[in-house]
Amino acid sequence: MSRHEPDPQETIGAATRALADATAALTRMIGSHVNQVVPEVGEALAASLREASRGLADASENVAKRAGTGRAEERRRERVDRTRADLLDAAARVIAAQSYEGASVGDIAAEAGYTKGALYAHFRSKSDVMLALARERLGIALESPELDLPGLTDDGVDVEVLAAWLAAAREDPRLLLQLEFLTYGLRHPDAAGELAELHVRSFELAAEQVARVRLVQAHGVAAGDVVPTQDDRDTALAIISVLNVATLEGKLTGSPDMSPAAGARIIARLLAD
Amino acid sequence: MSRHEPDPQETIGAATRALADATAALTRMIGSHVNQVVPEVGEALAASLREASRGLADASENVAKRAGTGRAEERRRERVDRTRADLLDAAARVIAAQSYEGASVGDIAAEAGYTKGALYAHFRSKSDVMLALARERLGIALESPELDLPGLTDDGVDVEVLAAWLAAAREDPRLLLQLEFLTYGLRHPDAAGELAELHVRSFELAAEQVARVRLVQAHGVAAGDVVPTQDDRDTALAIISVLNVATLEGKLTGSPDMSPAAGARIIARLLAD
DNA sequence: GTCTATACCGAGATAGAC
DNA sequence: GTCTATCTCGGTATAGAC
Repeated sequence: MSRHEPDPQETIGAATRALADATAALTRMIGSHVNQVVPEVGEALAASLREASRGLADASENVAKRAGTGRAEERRRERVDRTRADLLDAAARVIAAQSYEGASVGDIAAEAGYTKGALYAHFRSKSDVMLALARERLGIALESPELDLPGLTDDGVDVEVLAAWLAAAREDPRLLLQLEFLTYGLRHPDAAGELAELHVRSFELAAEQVARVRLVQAHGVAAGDVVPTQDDRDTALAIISVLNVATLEGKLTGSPDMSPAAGARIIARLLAD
Repeated sequence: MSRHEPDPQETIGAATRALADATAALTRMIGSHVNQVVPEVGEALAASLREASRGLADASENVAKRAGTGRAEERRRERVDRTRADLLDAAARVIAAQSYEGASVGDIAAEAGYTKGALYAHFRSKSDVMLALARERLGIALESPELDLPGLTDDGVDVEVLAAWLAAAREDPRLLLQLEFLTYGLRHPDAAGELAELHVRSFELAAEQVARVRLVQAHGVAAGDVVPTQDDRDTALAIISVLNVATLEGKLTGSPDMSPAAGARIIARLLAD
């Protein structure tokens, strides 16, 4: 083995992941198209691909064991978590595209390259998937907050940059997902409590973000910890609203009055005063 | 007959409507509760009530005919339209409560006091109901626009009054319905065009409303026709966003940061500058 | 126009082989 | 853990009596 060869363990791991992704993509295609023509061929293909994928995954694990890193347990955990993460990712896409009630657990599982049985091994029910998804997404927002707006310079807001960012955000399925979390909470009292808490914490972070930006704009000081004023909180609430509704209204209508540029102007105005 | 007796035709008409409403309400209750205990009793009760309601309606028509108003045709039309209107009203409630995909046509028909068969005599499909509903609601908004905010005085905005109004609006199912129209349009390309147009026209009116308010505040002149500036349009978009999201976020979380008072402050700020 | 009955399908969820 | 097969229920939509 030459010294320039990469770690075989890592190589196989990467190949495993690549094949798993390809399998998922193909399963998705099969689910939506091929089966309508020749179901048995599609199924056989998907099955053999899945088998290959699992085989490679096992090989990867064995290599990991032989390598004696002693962290086989961690690897196994990683693989389990990866399936779960894949399912949640798929759920995010499918639910954003079809709404919670419109999405079926079969759709979600297939989008991830698995079957319903696999999904039910990880989640108790469909609503359990939704809650896990909300925890993950609104939890992520806590570390890298959704209100991470670009184009905020020392002397105001660069409306051009902000507008470009909004134009991209418009295509992001996460926007529809946010709305879905909101309406789901309003319609399912049993989940309302937890979702409310997640929304509140997410909002708090947005408010702090606003407070920070305003401090910089007003006094040129960059503070780490800040206590948002009532005005900052109001502003954050308005920005979140604009982000969610104005953006989507613009996408639906295509009207210049609701374009990303319009959204950027509003946000700039809100942050200015 | 004493001269103080009301028009018998009108009396019977009113009674008919009252009974129809009572029938619908009872059918609703039966659908949700009674059937779980003694299904056959509930069904029989609903059936006989429906019969009575129709019978009274026919009587009303006969009286109308005998009265020789010559507008029997109109009366009939009115009755047909009333069923349709009842179905749409029910659809609004059910879809707001359960989302479009979550609402079943059976639920909608029962909420109106009818059966699925009746609904399908008026609408071709579930999506047809949704589109008709959107036309009606977003069309109504054109005459008495949704952005009919109270508390707008000559020298600013009465935040107290506005907050009280927002607190009431929070419980209004129409808010969730508005969001449903938006997401439905985004998710169903075939309906997107029409929904987009309705949203645009609704927005135009909101913008004019904003322009009018601002003219009064700035110059004390009340103009009938106005041409909204870009700033007015931006403001309208922001207010609509806040109305839809901030209000519902407040309802979900119960946080004082997203209270009706907070929403009122934001709207006041948007209209002020 | 309205109701009852039913065709037909796809949903969520479970059981058991591997 | 994952898949296949299956259960059960409820969905949309239609047919036909009244």
